[in-house]
Amino acid sequence: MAFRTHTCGELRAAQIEQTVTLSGWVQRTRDKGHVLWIDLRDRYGITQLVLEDGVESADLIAAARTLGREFVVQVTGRVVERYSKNPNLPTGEIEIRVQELRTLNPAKTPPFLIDDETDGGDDLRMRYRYLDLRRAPVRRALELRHRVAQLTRSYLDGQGFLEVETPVLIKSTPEGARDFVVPSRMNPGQFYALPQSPQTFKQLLMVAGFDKYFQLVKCFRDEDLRADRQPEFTQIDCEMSFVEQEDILNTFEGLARHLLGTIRGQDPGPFPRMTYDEAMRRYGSDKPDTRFGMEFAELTDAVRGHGFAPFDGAELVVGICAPGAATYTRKQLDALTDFVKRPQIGATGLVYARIEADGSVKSSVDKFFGPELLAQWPAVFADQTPTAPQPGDLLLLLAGPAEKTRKALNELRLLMGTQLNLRDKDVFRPLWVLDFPLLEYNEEEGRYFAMHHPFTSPKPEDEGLLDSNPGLVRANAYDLVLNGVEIGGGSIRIHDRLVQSRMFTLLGFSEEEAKAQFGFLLDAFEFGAPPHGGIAFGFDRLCSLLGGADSIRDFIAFPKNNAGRDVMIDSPSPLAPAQLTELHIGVVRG
RNA sequence: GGUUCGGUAGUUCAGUUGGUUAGAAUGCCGCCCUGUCACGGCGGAGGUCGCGGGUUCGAGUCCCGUCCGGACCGCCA
Repeated sequence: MAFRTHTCGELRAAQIEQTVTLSGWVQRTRDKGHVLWIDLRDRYGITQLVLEDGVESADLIAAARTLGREFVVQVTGRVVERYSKNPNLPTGEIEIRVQELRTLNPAKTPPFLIDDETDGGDDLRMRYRYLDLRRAPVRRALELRHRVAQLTRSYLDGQGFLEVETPVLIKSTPEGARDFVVPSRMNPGQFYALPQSPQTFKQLLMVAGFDKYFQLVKCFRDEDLRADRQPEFTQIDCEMSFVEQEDILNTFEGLARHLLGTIRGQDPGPFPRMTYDEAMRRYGSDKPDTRFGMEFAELTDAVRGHGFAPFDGAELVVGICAPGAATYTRKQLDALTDFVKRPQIGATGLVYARIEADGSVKSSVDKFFGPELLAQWPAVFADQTPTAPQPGDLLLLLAGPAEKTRKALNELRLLMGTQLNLRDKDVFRPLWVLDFPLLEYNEEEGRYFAMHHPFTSPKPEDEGLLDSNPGLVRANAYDLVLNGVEIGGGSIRIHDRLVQSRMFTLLGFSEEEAKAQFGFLLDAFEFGAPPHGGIAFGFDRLCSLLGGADSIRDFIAFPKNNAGRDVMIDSPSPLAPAQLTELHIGVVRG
């Protein structure tokens, strides 16, 4: 006899009087004395079983009373209409009058509540992840992930893309994130590395003529974790040949709109675009959250020369206008000041000014700025930002070195956005950020690093600056930002051997080093490499955004914790000496 | 590498200025309950206060170290 004829989520009034068999887990039992109910759960839903004195046999009822939470049971019975229906449950019109009950496997009492609202902490949930995954919110997160993956594949397939798998055991390179490495038993003293991205392979696929490639691919970075960062993560990795930046943006804007439309039923319309410089100036961030305004206004000239030392000595005085926040109490304002003075933020102080009901301005520094001077401040905002300050608004000003102060104000802006509930998880505001700098200078190492990666092409009009002022060279590089989260990034690549060699030289590679590490790519560029470019999306992050979550962990079936550990299987773990010897690795003693 | 918060019953947490027998909720066990669905009522069991050291007449509480976990900075081409 089959384990089940139906799932626990599908029976409705239409099946009344049918005899059915269900299998699943005991969610809970409710024993009312004369009548006993059991909620039977599988991944499709919950169906109520009922056993009643004088209807079902005493033996059957006694057996049902022994069932504990999470027992796996098989039940056969008749579908009946409920006396009292439950409108909150899709199966709430019916219940099953039990005729046969079979325990397939008993269960220990689980260490935490297996319910939508669990009492389990993160560590416990991860230790018993297979129990956590029985909970509907986590299951729905993985169902969403599956759906996004299927939609991505079918959309890109429809656009003529080919999914090609690239190797996982590759070669370590010094640029970028730290590599996870794998010792080679057959090649003593030598190591594979796990890919941070399939970058060079997808470029080689372009050389091979696969002009539209994508892959849902695991990537690995041996860096510290965050709530939205795992050491192994999945990318939607894409590359196209014979394209310009505009082609890539259009193609993948299409994908993003398709996903937003299908999953969330929203079409944000054509995505706005902004250059990197503009994003930094208007938001102090290369991934601005454009769900709310509060754009930066620069007041450096307007506030200088009135005897307030922090302003007079500052390279930049920049502020935001927080709508309706004039009601903030002294305590709340002090908390904001403490926030910006935290070492991670690094501001030295915060100046605030309220716009009063009569339009006058009251500031924390009105000793230095009289009413007439203060009255000019809102005008500066009105001049520089789309929305003019209104009575009831609060101006928040930071002063200091330009770059650092913009970054600090970005943090403050995001905090205010959160506090004023302007970051609605159901609103999706995408933004293309364009024209990233090609290089950034690293003071410690005294050399330039590629901001995106060493294969990114400079903008043709900036190529002349490569020798004279490399820091000013802009790249054909772009990020897709959604609600302040970078969900994708890419570039038009270099496909000319000479340009690529020059790039390696700029990055401090000797000719020998470049050849040793990327000789295969340089060689390939000499055999007819087409112009090409691409993009990669952080798949886990994209899923968590579409699912309205802050953490990506619930969108990964078996994630790692803050320290990069899998607490369920207890990994990483030491190897036996014999295994180390076989791998030609000396035993390290603690 | 750094900052910060936390670790007390199976679980989530409270625990006052250092002071008698460490509490609540939930879960678990037992009894009761004529329609529950977070059922309800009554009762019960359940603790190496992460670990080690120190201060003290006395430490869950204070100090030092250590381990574990969360968030963040650095890092993440």
